[in-house]
Amino acid sequence: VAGKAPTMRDVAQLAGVSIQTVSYVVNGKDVISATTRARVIEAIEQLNYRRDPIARSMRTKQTRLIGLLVLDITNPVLSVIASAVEAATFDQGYKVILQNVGMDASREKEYLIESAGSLIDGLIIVNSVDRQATLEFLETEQVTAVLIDCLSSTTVPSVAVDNVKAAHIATSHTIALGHRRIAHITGTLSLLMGQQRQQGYLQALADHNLAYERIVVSKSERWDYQAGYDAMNELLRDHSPPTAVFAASDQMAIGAYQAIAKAGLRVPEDISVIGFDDMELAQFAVPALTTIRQPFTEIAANAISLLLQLIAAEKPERTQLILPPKLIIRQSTAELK
Amino acid sequence: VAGKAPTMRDVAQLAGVSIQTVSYVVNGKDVISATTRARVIEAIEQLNYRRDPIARSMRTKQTRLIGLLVLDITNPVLSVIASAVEAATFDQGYKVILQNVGMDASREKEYLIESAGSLIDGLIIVNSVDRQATLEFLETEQVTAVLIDCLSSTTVPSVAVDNVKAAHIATSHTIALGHRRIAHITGTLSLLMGQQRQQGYLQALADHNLAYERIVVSKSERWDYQAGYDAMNELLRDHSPPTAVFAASDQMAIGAYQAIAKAGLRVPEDISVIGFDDMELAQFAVPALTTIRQPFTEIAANAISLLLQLIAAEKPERTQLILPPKLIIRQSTAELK
DNA sequence: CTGAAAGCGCTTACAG
DNA sequence: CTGAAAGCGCTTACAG
Repeated sequence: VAGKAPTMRDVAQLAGVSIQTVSYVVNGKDVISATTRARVIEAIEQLNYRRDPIARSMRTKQTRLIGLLVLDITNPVLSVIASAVEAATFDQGYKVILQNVGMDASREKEYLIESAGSLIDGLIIVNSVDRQATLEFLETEQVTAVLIDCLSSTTVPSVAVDNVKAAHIATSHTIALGHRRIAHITGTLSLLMGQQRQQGYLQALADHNLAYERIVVSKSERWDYQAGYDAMNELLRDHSPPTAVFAASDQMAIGAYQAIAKAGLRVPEDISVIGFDDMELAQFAVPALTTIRQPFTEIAANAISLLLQLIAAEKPERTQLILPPKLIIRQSTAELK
Repeated sequence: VAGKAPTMRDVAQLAGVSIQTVSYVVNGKDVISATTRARVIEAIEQLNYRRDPIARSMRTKQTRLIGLLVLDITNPVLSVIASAVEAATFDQGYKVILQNVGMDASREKEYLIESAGSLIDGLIIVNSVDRQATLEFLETEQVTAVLIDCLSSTTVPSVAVDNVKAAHIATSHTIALGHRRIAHITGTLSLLMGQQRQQGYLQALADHNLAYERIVVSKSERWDYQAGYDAMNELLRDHSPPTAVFAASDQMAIGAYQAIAKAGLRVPEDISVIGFDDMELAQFAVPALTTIRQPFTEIAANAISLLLQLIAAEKPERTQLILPPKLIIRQSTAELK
């Protein structure tokens, strides 16, 4: 970013050694005598020398750059994942290139194609607009990649929470509170996690022999406030609405709050609501939201660890990781009266 | 990311031309005859050739990489700015390296130092933990950088909303509704925007000759739900609490909602609340939040445009841009009864 | 423990 | 309109 920077040659000259001696010192190879090393370090400091990462990458064919292809960084859940990925990456001496899809399939495609180039060593994908196309591309182009939280595939490595189990736990929680008319609201099922959460919901109902089944699927890719608001309004128009609602995301749950309030009803007195994610807002909502917590930090750390193994051409013993969810009970669910 | 990739040499060989002919074609220099160009393009497609960006950067001394140093990507406001920056960058053929500080001054420092290296062409900074240190570093190291939204300085280029005016508008709105006891809650004043918003608040009170002044400053760098919740609780302990509250962020406003609800009071019947930012949640809160909208897309686009001019060594006519805020009236503010 | 040399894959004057 | 050559700043065998 600055002006003409000093090079290894300059350092070598000042220290009175050869260039590769400087290289060895910079790379911490202890093949250099202490006195020589000291001279080199002194020269480095005097010149304020910084190794050129581009030239280094040119030789090593590694950039230590990771692509982070994320559906929408403004989504509270995805931003938490992005933050955790960045932190894990930083700890390992890598940097992340932010590739924000913003729900735009053509941009996703463009980013994907670039990922096959030499700029990044590997790719983390958090959600995907066009799942099938993404998986195909990754396989044909042999891109080193790990999927997070939505895209499982038998061939591409992935890390995710156990969505089926989590949805089962959430639904069962409301059943345990005496509810029998439990609805599910979710965003588009084009995301695999949508299908999985729905499956967990249905399974819990089946396990308890409940006949009432009611699912409202929004077209939203974002699973956001608006989607939850709209879906809840649809439920409230039912002849006899549910007494509990399991939302596939916290954002949808909070959107549902508003629809319920506008209908003159209260959470949880009239309708219990349970979310999914445990985003920061959950505990500050009124009432505080009962939800399923995803282990985001663990997910990200595992994904990065997996990716770095793949980059190093190691064979990880397991490439499909499923992490456990956790039920967080707050004030938005109550016993059926 | 893939295996051994074809190089320009391979393309040249297949097309039966020299390497630099290929280079000219790839770079769209129209110095090449149509027939030759066609042959080259055919060879490129046949080999699935992609230019190596690292080798290119090595020669051109430009990486087309922008650093995005952001205080906390999980903050809803900062994630919106990050998203807008990424979009503007993408449109210009640049990519962004995500440098998430996560409120950690030592990481901020590390990232800053790396920014002085050759990996990025320029730096966008969104908030800063240690403002003084950041400004000093940028100046002594001559880093090409643009600040967003908090860090104005006479020497370093910056883009921000007019915080003083915005706070003045917000406060005046509650005054126009008849309120006389208007409090201000804010996060740490180490961020310049905190000082500016406070200034706008005080000025509005002075302009209307109101004697009541009440400011609660949280220690929080995050200006988040918790900070708003805590600050509001403090206000509610006052001998005679305010009838209106101007929060320096929407998150703090939503946090205040919870404190008000827990005290058995209602928004806006008992206390009017106005926020700052217009984050997505604002319109889905119950009640929907009156707030100040920041023109995030414009801010980001201007910042990138400014940065690219600086990278191109052009002299922008203005390097300190201040954009206008907009009052968004919803349901959280009401006339004093 | 240290030095001389090749080469990573491009771009860019310079000739022709 | 096209070709031959230098060089960006490193790393990495290979000698010594």
